[in-house]
Amino acid sequence: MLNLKQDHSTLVVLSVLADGPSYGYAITKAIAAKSDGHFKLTASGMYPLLTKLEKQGLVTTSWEEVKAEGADPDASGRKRKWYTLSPKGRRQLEKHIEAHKQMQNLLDNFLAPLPDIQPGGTA
Amino acid sequence: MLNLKQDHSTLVVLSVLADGPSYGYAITKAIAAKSDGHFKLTASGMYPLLTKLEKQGLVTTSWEEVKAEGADPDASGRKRKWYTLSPKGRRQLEKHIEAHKQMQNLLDNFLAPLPDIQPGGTA
DNA sequence: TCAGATATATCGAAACTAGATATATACATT
DNA sequence: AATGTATATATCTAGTTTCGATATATCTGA
Repeated sequence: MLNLKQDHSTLVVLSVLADGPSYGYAITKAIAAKSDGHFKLTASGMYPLLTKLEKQGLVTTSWEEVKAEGADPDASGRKRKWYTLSPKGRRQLEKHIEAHKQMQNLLDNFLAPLPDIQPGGTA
Repeated sequence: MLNLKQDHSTLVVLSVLADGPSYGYAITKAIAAKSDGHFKLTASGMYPLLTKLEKQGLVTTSWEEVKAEGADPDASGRKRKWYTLSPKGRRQLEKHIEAHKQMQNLLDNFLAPLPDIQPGGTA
């Protein structure tokens, strides 16, 4: 299980939202599913990040009430906060992807196969 | 110019040391050179990291005096602290590389091309 | 009724970041 | 001889990030 750092978290959350609006808990589940259970972004990482994305204008938000079946229509149920990727957010995602690819390319310069240690030498 | 975070710094520094022993200042220059000037790992990031690697037993160290040409052999000149990758450090580097590759593979699940926004629809 | 899942959100101690600062030697130019 | 730049190691510190723990509340199924 790999905990995601901020850069990766941002990339992954924006990517999930590019598939359509979602909400915190569902995004957490989507990330786990899409990463075969390897990525972990818990509530304490998710909600501050979503708040930050909202402040940056990368997502827009709206609250929706989750009605229980057969519940009193006037009763207040559990609430969901939906997040929708904004046009600015989509552009930002594309920038993040580009930056990520550049980082990968540069890191490749350092990941050349290690020369084997040959206890017997090359003779 | 991209500032390297700890994970990437560790990977890159161990990678440079896999090419042979080096010292802080030279590692800084090697990283800049190998990354076409894109990666920046400054002194305030480098030395605490090297100290940490030493404490973890991933590198061994030794001091060497840098003699000025024609200098008094008894005079104390500038000193260099050399870092050598230990067998444990080499194994750790290989683990880091594997982890990095796994991370890349998992992130690829989130980097599928974005569906284009088609103002005119698909018709 | 009770446990586990759903759902959002903050707290706080620890770790990390990165510019600034400190110290000192070496070298090139004027 | 003085000045500036490069070499070389290292810490300080204010700000940011991390992440397990905590808080609150609803929903679902046994």
